[in-house]
Amino acid sequence: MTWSGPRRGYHHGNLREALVQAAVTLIGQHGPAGFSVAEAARLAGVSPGAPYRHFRDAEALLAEVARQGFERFADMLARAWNDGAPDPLRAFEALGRAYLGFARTESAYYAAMFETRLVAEEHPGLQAAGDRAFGVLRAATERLIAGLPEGRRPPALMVALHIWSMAHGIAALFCRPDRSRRKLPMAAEELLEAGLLIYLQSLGLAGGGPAGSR
Amino acid sequence: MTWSGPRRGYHHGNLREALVQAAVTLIGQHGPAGFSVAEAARLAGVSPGAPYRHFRDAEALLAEVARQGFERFADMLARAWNDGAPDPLRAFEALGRAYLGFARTESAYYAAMFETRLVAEEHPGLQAAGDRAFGVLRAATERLIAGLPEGRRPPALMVALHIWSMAHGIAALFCRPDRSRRKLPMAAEELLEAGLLIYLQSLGLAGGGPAGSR
DNA sequence: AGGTCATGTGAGTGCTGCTTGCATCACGCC
DNA sequence: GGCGTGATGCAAGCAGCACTCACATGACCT
Repeated sequence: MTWSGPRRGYHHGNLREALVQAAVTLIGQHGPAGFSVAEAARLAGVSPGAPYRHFRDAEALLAEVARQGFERFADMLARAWNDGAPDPLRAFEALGRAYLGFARTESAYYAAMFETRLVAEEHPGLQAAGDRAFGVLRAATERLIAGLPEGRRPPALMVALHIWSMAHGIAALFCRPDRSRRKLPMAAEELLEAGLLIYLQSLGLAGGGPAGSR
Repeated sequence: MTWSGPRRGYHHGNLREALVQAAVTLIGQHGPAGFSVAEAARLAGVSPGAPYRHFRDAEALLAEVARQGFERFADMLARAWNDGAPDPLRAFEALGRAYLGFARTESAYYAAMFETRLVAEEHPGLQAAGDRAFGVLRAATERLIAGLPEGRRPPALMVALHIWSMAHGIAALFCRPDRSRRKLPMAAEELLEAGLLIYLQSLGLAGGGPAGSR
């Protein structure tokens, strides 16, 4: 557990980050409500009071987990989007898959980001990190609809919100651990891709225009 | 079991239901993680140990709240759908508004239903109640797409899942208390309605022009 | 070497919730 | 009506956590 472990001695060396990792582990195991500062300290091999040198309270630690989650999330989405290569539509689908993949594989971060009641305003950096993540999706959306004729181009923000909502809904309903309330006839990724295609087709983007128009 | 009086001396009379109501109140105030059996008992005016005569543990109480929530949810959705009157599309939009409305006004139930880590299989009745709620949406979807020509009719289950996901996503992201992470340029209800129209238009259901024209 | 400061310790406080053995009540049976 | 029995609620004890504070430690700087 000692990362760049120069300090086996009294000082931990990088306790702040170790606590964040401990919190991630605990959240992954017991959900966002099942972690405590004391247990995170225990997991980091440090006394129960030590965390308070780095975080004002439990919520601050949780907020840091969420913040780092948004950063990773933004990175992952940006990597998937890959600046629109090989073509915007394909890249956009990759973005969608990445969204669900994050909810699955980075389950603990996702929980801290979306399944807690953190007030973004109270934790500087959290809001910004969230904005950055959404910004990736929004920029991709803008690029995607850029080719549409002016008159038939819906507001990019609205489209981005629609897509985010659908992705988030699918993630929340079908990609969470033990939250698999319903047996799906298809993989969540396919469900999202199909939904995206139907939606985008209506805008004239996927598969040859709206169904009604031909 | 005497269901008449609220308090008949020593025995509470209907403690089980009183505890559920207390839990709803607490969840509404402090979120799904911020309730405890002890505090529910306090609110119901009994000692901390009493609830355990009626619920095996805190999770069982939470599950009962969720189950009742799904029942209410199903009722509310069915009322909004109103058997497809005055016409399926309009009724379907009412359904969508009802979904968001429930997330808003019955916030505590919604939290118990969707913002906890309950495993449906472990709580008999919960799964069934959830199925009933989804059944309303699914039946409405079937009715909605019934008019489409056979060859261009997508699987009703998939369509229902898409719509549920979008509604749930919008509810989770923009209708939850203090979860208003992002300032919306429009009401959540309008966002959902626009999304529905775009999606359904692609199936050949919602007439009119392309998305931006609303 | 000596001073200084960030960092972790360990004891401690107050609170909250869960558990359990016991008291009390409701009700059927004679 | 009296009584036994099971259901229901009580209260005290116990455990765990958030958070504080005075102090110890050792890293780093001069």
